[in-house]
Amino acid sequence: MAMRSDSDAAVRPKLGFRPLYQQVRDMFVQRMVEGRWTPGQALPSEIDLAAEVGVSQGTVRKALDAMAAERLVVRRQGRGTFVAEHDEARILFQFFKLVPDAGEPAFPESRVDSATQEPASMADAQSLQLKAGTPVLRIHRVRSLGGKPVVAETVVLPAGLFPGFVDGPIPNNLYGSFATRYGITVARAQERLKAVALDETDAAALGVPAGTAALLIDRLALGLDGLPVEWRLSRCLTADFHYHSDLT
Amino acid sequence: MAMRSDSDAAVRPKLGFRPLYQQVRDMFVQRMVEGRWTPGQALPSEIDLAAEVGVSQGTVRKALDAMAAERLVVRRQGRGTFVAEHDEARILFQFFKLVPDAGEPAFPESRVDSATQEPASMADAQSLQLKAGTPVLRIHRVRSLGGKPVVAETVVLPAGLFPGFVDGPIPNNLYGSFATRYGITVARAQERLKAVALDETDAAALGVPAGTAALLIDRLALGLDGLPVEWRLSRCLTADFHYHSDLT
DNA sequence: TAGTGGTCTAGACCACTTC
DNA sequence: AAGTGGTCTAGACCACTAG
Repeated sequence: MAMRSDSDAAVRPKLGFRPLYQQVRDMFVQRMVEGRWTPGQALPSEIDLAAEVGVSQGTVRKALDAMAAERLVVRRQGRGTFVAEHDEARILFQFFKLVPDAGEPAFPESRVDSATQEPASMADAQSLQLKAGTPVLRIHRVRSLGGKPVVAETVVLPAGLFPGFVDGPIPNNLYGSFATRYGITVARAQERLKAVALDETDAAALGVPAGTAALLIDRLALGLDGLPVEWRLSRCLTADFHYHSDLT
Repeated sequence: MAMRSDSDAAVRPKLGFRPLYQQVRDMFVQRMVEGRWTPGQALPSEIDLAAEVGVSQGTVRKALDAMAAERLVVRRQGRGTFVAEHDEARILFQFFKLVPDAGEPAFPESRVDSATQEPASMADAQSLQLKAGTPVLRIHRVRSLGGKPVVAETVVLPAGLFPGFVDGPIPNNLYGSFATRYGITVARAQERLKAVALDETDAAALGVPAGTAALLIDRLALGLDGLPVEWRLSRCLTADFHYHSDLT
């Protein structure tokens, strides 16, 4: 593959220098984007990958370590390296920060109230980086923990990415479904939190008086390519739960 | 130092195996705890450290990289490795997650309303892992951004760690003061967020009606040794600000 | 026992900063 | 030009998993 050739200026240009191991990382991510490597799959061994790419094992190792830090792959000593899956355990750990004040975190159940396709509002378009009017899917649901309704949630998706998603039953684990049905991986997300007073609709859905203080979570989920995949507004009751954040 | 000697079972025991580079990391952290390495100070070069510890440069590199990931040191190519400081820029980035909806993050001003020493309440003791009745310092202050009061804050400190702290003027940058005056480094923190309705006291301090929804941030700050250093309750108005969280 | 990732070493060279 | 951290390589050995 000649990636090691120092005379090949296109591969290792002196200006805009990009380390080899990052180029290798990008190549591997691209394989995931294209679906050549799919969630759960075991990657070839470091030695095999190194030989294939034309790079030392140490460089492949740095690339895979970087991907492990991004949670794109999981490395298990003695077993191999695997493309990360969006199973409930991972989502609970990485994406679901609302945990009980006492007791173990748990994956919430969902009751879908509506799931429709409509033109993107201005807010939809701005969040998802679409043009206003582009079709989006809008899902309203109430999520419960321990049998009690805790979260009133609005999910907005670019319809073009998820054809037919709204026609059948809506699964509880959305990100897992995105991956298995559409090959779209949610790689990371940004959340913006505010405290708000619940309006009558949300309060009724959660079974509390209107005006109750709730935690509003505004989440934008991004794919492997860094583009928006989902916009989500969650209004959470925090009497018995809290949002957990580690500052490290 | 003979750390490389494979025959020295005390250094590299087979059961409870701990990698060399982590042992080196622990040794370096210990130097920071003891004040031999202080914030802002330049560390010896990797080669010098490797020679001193009796380990390869690559192992020292892994130890320092791990410490850089923990934000305990800052590495600058061509210049050296430095013990991290608690300057406002770092605090803004690592510990202050409340940012304006529009515009740049800024370091808040503070007005201290009271600063006293008293016996730890049950809640104090539980949070800070003290015995009830142990003396603690309690600081009430209001923090403002852009001239507007936004946060009503209660800070609780173990009095034993910070003798005399409450006698003079209370600085705005607490963590910087902890480091320079007492050699105590806040290494990381855990935050628990809830939405609450403001009581009359906090509402008055922030100039809003009682019952206004506010974001309650319950922070426990930990030192280099992992022990609690500070407990802080912040009630934040989120009309023009939000709490930012990256899920990666 | 074979194969995987994890650690450790040694050495060469590169990019960046400072003098 | 000298010194620092950053990259890349090559090879040895260790810890863990599975057949």
